[in-house]
Amino acid sequence: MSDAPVSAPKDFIRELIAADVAAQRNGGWVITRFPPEPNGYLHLGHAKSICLNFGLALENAPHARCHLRFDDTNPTKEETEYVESIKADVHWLGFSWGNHLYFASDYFEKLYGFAVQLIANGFAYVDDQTLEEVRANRGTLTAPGVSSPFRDRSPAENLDLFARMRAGEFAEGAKILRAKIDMASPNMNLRDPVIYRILKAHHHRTGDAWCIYPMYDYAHPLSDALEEITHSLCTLEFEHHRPLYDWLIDHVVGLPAKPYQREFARLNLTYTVLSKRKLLQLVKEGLVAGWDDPRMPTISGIRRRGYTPAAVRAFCETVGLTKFPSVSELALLEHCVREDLNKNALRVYGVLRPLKVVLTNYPENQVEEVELVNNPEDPSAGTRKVPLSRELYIDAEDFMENPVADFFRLVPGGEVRLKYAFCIICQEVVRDASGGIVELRCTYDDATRRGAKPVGRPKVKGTIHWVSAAQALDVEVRMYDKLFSVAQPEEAAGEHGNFTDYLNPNALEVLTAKLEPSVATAGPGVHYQFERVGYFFTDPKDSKLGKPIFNRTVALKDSFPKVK
RNA sequence: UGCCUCAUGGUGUAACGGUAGCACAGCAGAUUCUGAAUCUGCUUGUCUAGGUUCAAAUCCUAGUGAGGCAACCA
Repeated sequence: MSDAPVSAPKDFIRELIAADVAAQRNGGWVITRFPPEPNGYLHLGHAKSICLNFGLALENAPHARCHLRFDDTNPTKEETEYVESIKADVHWLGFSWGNHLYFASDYFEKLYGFAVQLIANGFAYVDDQTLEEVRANRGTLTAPGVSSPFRDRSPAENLDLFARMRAGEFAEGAKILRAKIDMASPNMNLRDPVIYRILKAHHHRTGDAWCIYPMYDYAHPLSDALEEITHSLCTLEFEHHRPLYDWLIDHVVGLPAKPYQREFARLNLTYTVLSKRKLLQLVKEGLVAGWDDPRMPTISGIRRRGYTPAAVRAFCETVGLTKFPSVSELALLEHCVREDLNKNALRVYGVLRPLKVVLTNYPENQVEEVELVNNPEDPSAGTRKVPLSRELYIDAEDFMENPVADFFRLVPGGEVRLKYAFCIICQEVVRDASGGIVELRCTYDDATRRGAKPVGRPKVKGTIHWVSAAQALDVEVRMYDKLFSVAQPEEAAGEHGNFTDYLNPNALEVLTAKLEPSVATAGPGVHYQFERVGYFFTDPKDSKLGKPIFNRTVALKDSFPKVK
């Protein structure tokens, strides 16, 4: 009996697991697995599964662990390159599989043995029907299937045929091994599912050792059992595979464990797509710059954009886990990113669209140093010195010649504060021949330093950032925005349309910004907040030492309604 | 015209027969040397119809809607 407060499980799966632990099922152990097929890059949808499976292991320590298992049963699609990227992505998210790294291909021999056992016990048979015949005889959603003429072959004949399949005597497609279950089942997965097929393909790990390969439905439950997985968690589309999962666990003799499968809804996110096929299409058609394009919802993409592992984990936790196919808002993810970065990112001044300001009453050749706070959320981050002189840049957005209502930045004749410097008053707007504004001539008030309020003039409502012109760095800034311009591109496209029609043409804008000189030494992969603008990340791939390139991770929230 | 699963504010979730709560978004206000952050307040919800019960988001029945299922993919 414990008087410790009972922390309520957060979702139906954790509830189930807590009950299993309480009942000492599996000796109170919780062993989960994350089982990607190494045929592509991981995305945010996978992150949800990773956070669940590895999170469960952490929550139930010390009697818990999570395996990383590559489900590499289809050699025609899998590559070592993907194995490496998947490992890197899981690590980046902050999880570790310890020494529990597995490959389904490591079990090929055992899996073959189990198949022999099933055949010997009359639970599987070799079928000579063609692919088309198998398909036709499976029946439809409303009509039962028709038994194969080869369904009643003797175990002895099946054993011989299966051995010869392995030996490579038959051509691809000539024969398959099927589980003998129920051709009339309302569940199509139980109509004698194929469990082995002939594939004369080179496997990324087993090479040419095999020419028959197990199907997912067969390999998965048995791999789970071999690893003594207790809870096999997957997405909803595998719900109908559960009876087959259970059938195999029940019919194969000698398994070291009896795992069970539960299903949860996959992640959907607004303004993006989360399907390997569609992401692949974007890459192949050159609509993005690659799998790690910062616009992509891939783990490698968001990492490069500057999203943080902590933010992704927090997001996965708040979306929760249910069986309802919900669509989460990008805004929630962005909130999680800002929340993390606000606490940790160093502040820096950056002017995206420079507008020159000349302080007419500031000494011609003087350069002073102003002390700026590195992170108001974290005093230990200290301060830095930034130069200030007669010629400055401010953001063009911070000046309006004909201001809209409630605009409280710089206007002709108006006054704003240059943050941590002093207040300036706009005296004159200088134009070029075509009427474009090229420069603002302003005066500054020395008495307004250190936050002192102007005397004898109205209260200054605006505070803006700035950089000293002579010392400013010209830096490439990649302004990333949402990938699609509609919340649900797949739905917008409907059955016949093309989701790529809804790509956001403004998802990337490249600018040359003026940044304070302190960022000259910024290495690749560092987070910053450009004050009043947004969070930025030095591109880990294209940044050179001394020549950083910044990716906009996410803009700051902006409650000023912009008129564009 | 089959089977399986699901249905709580705009969005995501909690409530396990007994006060519909939280977060995001939105809207106000306070505060602010970031129109950020922070703080306060507000708006908005149990798919429908029956039933069981003193009492239903919760249990039952039917309907409606959504997702999934007919690869030798995973």
